[in-house]
Amino acid sequence: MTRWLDDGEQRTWRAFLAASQRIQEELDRQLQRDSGMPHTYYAILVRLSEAEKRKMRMSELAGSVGSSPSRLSHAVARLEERGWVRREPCESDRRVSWAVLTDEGLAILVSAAPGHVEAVRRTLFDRLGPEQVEQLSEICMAILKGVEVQDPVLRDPAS
Amino acid sequence: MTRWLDDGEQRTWRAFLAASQRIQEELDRQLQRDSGMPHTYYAILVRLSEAEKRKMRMSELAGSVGSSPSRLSHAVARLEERGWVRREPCESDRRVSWAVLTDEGLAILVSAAPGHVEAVRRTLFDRLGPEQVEQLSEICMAILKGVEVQDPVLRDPAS
DNA sequence: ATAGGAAAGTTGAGCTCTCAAGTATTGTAC
DNA sequence: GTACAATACTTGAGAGCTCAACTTTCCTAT
Repeated sequence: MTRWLDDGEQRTWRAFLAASQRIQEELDRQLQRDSGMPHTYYAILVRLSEAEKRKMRMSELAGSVGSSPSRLSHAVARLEERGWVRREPCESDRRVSWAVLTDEGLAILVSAAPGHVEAVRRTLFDRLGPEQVEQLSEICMAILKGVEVQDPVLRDPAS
Repeated sequence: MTRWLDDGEQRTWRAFLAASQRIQEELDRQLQRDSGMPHTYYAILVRLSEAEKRKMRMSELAGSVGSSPSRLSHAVARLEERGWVRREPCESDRRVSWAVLTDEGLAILVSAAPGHVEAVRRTLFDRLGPEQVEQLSEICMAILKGVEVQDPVLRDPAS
């Protein structure tokens, strides 16, 4: 027998959908308008910029941004066309390829970041109190528990 | 000067992104696999099923599911092809068209709902305590404050 | 009455995402 | 050492989404 959602759960669920949808769209729109890229591309550039020597294996990178191998491959192909990322073969294992953030890619990221952070503050943090931020963090970590998330920022001790 | 995110905010932000992304994808995959439709189509069918006489104006429906007019128009065109929704002209205002949920559409919705609710429980509610559900609700309402949300479920008094 | 603008929808092109299938390389078992 | 499977990644087709442009109908001000 299906355990349907009660009224409170229904409200919470729809509020969650609407809120996350709104934030996604707002960020996508802002980045597309101001920097000409979707949020997923921005995330790729960010991860690369944080990596050792600004390079990561495709599979690593995919895990880190939570993308399928296919999606990442397509995305990196586009980023490569723009000259923001470059692919390099791996010597030790010829199956893997490195994605390397170029100087141009880094420059774009640097120019895009302030507006993006501003949008994140405006749509999320400015609307919440400190205790709500803490609660949201724990809620999201609970949602992610047991799911393999490769983002190093989410994997360290200090819960 | 840009106010960058501190470590805690950074963690919260990435956790939020990963969590909402995971839930979106899980639901989309489940619905696509089990019922052959994306989550956005499901949401449309739900709103129509709740409406008076199972019909809504396109603009109403768009506001209710948080979609652009364009997206909704495309989506309803696909739903019409499948016979799940039908368009009817409006007598009193010939600019508007009604989207009407057909019997077939309702049947599909009824068959899809249990699996969908199950997925919602599995990915969200089963992972949170009751107080976290309450917190999440308030957080999402705060994020949505000042944003025009047309979902009637989110617009009644009991905050 | 009528012109100008607003509102409701639609359409098409370009882009991203998904899914399934495919290639190439590496690891493993006998 | 040679099949067989697993891994890493790519590719192509189909589908949905976005954005800008467009049509039609209604409203409003003069």
